[in-house]
Amino acid sequence: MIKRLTTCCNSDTEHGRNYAGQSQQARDEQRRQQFLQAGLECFGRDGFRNSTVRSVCREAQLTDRYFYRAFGNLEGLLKAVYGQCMDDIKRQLGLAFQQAIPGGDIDTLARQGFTAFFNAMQDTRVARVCMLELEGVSPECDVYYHGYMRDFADMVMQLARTVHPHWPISNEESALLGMGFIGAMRQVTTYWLQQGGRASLDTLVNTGMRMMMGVIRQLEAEVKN
Amino acid sequence: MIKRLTTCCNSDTEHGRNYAGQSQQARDEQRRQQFLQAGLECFGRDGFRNSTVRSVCREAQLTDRYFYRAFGNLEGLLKAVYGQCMDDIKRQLGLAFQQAIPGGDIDTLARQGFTAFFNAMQDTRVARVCMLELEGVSPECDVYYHGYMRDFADMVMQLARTVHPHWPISNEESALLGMGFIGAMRQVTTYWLQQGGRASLDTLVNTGMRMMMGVIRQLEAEVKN
DNA sequence: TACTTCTGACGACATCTGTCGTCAAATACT
DNA sequence: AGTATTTGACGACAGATGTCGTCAGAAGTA
Repeated sequence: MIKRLTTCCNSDTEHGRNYAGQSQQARDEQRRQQFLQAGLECFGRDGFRNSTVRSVCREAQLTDRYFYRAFGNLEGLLKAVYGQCMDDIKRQLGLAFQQAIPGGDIDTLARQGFTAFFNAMQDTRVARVCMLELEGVSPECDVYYHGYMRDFADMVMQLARTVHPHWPISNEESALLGMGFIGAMRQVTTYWLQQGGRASLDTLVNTGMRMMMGVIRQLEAEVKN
Repeated sequence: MIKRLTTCCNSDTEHGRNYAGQSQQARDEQRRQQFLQAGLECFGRDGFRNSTVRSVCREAQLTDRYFYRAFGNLEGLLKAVYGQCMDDIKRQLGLAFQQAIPGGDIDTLARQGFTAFFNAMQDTRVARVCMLELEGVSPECDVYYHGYMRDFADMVMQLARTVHPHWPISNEESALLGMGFIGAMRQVTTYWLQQGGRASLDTLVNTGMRMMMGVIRQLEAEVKN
């Protein structure tokens, strides 16, 4: 006699009974979080290229079956981990800015932003994943990466624009300048990582401030001429 | 009867007879150049991670035996290609600076430097290898990479120092600032690459100039206070 | 011409990795 | 209690890759 087909084939948003006191969704989410955590650990410690599905699963203490269900492949997990870290940084930057909007000058505003940023970078796993691991993995990753970079560049230029709303600069040049700025922070961070975290948080923030205020001074000078 | 041992076991600086009208050294050098060229082609087109010993050898139209003799492994070739490209850029920057030393102001000096740099980047293979491919491959590559970065950062800060020889800034902070600067150029270049080379050379140079002059203005302001 | 060295093509081997299937035990449902 | 689902461990398989050895033919040398 032929067994009847199982009623539950795909595990997307399908129902699924409870197990170990948790719903299907809750278990899926739990595992997803375990993988994200393990991904941050592996990618941040060994790098994406030295990580494997097996190593991530070992770290997550889960079987590869769930891995493939949840992320498809390593690249999927990498993007997910990166996105989570970057969104977190974005949120913290937003908080830092919001906290100082009323009447604060650009100087303290920027300083708070840099402090938030370099604070997030103190977790070297996050720093490595956000600054180093995504670029060059694949064209899709590059697009994903540059999307975030663009967001941050826009954020910076918007901040600069609060000083003088009408900079004499085209959108293209503004984007490039913002990009350059983000790249500067990236390089400072990776250098700091490479040196084993020798420089202090203050020094890093100061470097960021110098570049930020420098750009603003430059644009101010261009307005005057 | 046992054959006598070959007199030529290692191929370092050992003798070797002529072949096809060329000395041993000349043939070795010729092959080395073919591999360097092929490496630039493969790494610059497909990226290091998508290149293999086989693909490089196919591109070079040489057998893997010579590859292993000359470079040991792919990473060896990558470093060699990177070093060659970076040395070339260094040389061109040196020329650009030398050409304008007598009495020229910092503005034109910097502009010439940026023009030389972004001109070199017009070859997207060079741009990709120099900006993207080395970082994160291995700890040794990272050290190699940061050595060059440090050189460039020093070069920039030395240039900035010609405006005012005594900046009130520590060596550590100077290094970080220079690094940030280099990172800015890196990010601008990779963004430009990602966009398919949309922005013009002028726009790129202008962005570099803005950042450079900005930093100088900032340091000037710090001196005055 | 006979012998040695150099060259290029080719295959062999081990390893790593992604990916999937199987199976028994744990858990839930009826 | 008996059946169905979920879970985790494990092995299998194919493909890619680094690496090395062999072998026949080309090029030089005595």
